[in-house]
Amino acid sequence: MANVLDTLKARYLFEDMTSPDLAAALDQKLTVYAGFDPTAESLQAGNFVTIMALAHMQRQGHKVIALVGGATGLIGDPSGKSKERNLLTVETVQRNLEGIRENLSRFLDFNPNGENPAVMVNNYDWFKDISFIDILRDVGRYFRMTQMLARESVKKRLDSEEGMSFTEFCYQILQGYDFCHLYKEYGCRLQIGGSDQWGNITAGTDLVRKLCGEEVFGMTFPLVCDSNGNKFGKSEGNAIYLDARKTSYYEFYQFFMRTLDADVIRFLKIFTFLPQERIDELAECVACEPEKREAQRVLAEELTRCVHGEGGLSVARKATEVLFGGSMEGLGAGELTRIFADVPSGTLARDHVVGRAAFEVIAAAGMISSKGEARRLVQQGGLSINNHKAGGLERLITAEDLIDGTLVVLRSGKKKYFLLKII
RNA sequence: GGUAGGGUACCGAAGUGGCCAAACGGGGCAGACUGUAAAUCUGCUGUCAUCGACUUCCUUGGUUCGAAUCCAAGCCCUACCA
Repeated sequence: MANVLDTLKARYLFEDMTSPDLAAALDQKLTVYAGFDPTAESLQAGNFVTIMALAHMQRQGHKVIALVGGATGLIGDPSGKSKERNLLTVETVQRNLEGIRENLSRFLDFNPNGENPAVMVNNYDWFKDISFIDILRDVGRYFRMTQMLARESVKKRLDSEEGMSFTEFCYQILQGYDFCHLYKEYGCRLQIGGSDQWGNITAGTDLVRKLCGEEVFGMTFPLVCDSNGNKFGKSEGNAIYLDARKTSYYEFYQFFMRTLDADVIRFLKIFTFLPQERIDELAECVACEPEKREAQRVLAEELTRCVHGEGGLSVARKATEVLFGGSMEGLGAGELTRIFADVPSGTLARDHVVGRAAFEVIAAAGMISSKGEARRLVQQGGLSINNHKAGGLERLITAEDLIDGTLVVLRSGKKKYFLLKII
C-alpha cells in the first residue's frame, strides 16, 4: 500500500515528525490517535484538519483512535491560549462527547462490523480512578522540570501578564500519560496533532520510552490559516460548527463559499478527498475566471455533503441561489420559508411590526442585539427589506412589506440574511 | 509570608478630583469600489432616546457640591525576595 505519509505531505497535512523512522513504520499497519477537546457539544471547522488526517490514515488501512479529552478538558490545555481557561464540568464533558462522536462518524468509520473500525475513547475513563499519589509516583518522576518549563506554551504564559496556574502546568503530564495508556491498551504507536501540540506530543513519546521502553512516534500537521493570517474556522467571530443546530446548512455552505481565491486550492487539498487532477482543473478555473467561484463552490459542496448529506446540501444550495442569484419577486411565503428555513430567523406579532420603525423591528426581532446598533445599521444604509434598500431611520415597515402577510426577508450588509416571521 | 507594581469598554492601552461614556490602536459593523473577492477609502462602535437622560472604569464602604481619579477594607494578577 502507498505510504500515507506521502499522501499527507501532498495534502498539506504534514509538518514534522519525531523520528524519520516513522516513514518505515507506516509501511505496516499502525495504530494512531489524535485528541479532541470536548469544549463544545459539536466539533468545529477548526477540527477538520485533524479529522482529515485521521481519515486518510484510516483509508490507508491504519487503525484509528479518536481520543476525547474528558479528563484533560477538565484541566485546560494552555497551548496557544493567553488566558487560563474556564474549567468544564464532568456533565458538560459527557454531553459534549456524544455530539463529537456523531460529528466524527461522518468522516471515520466506527462500524464495529466494518473491516477496520475506528474507536473512540475518553481519557476520563482511565484518569478518574488514578490518585494524585499514583500520578506523582509513577508518572511525575519521569517528567523533568527543566523540560517542562522550557516548553513553548509554558514559557509564553509565564512571560505574560496572566501567568499560569499549576493546574494548567500539569496538563502536559496528563496528555503524556494518555499516550502511555493507549500504547499499553491498544498498542498505539503514533500520535498526530496540530503543530501547536508538538510539545504535548513529545511529552507522550518521551514518557512511553521511559515508562515502557518502547519507541513510539509523533507527527504534526500545520495549523491552517487563511492568507490574511486568520485562524481557519471562524466567521464573524463565531466558530463554524458541524452540528446543524449550531451552524445551519446555509451558513456552513456559505463559510466555504467565501474562501479567498488565494486559499481555495490549498483548502481543497486539505479538506476534501478530490483527486489531484480534479484539483488542478479547479486551480485553472481560479486563475482564468475567479469571479465564477467554481473552486469555492466545489469546496462548499464537498464539505456540506460530507457533513450534512445531500439533503443539507440541497437546502444550502437553494438558499444561496435565491439570495445571491436573482430576485425574490414572485416567490410566495411558502416557498420562501422553505428556502430560508435555514437562515436565522425571529418571530414577532403583527402589531409589533406593521407601522413600526424598521430599526425598532429588527432589534425587537433579535436580528440586531441593541437598538443603538440597529439605528446605526439603518442610518448607514445597511439594511435591506425584501432585497430592497431600506431608506433612513424614518422607514416604517408597512403591510406591503409583508410577503403574503406573514414574512419579511431582512438583510444587513450584503450577505447577512434574517427571516422575520409574523404571527 | 515579605516588598514593589497592577486590575479601565470586545482586546491592548491612555487618563491620577469637575471640560470623562472615557484619548489612541486593534478588532467588529456598515457604506463606496468589486467577483458573495483581496487591497483601498469613508462613517459608526456603553444603553435608551428628539434635545437629552441613564448605567459604567475589580468589589464593598468612605471623603467630597462633585471620584475611573483621593481614603479604607477585601478579592484577583505580576515581579523580586523568603
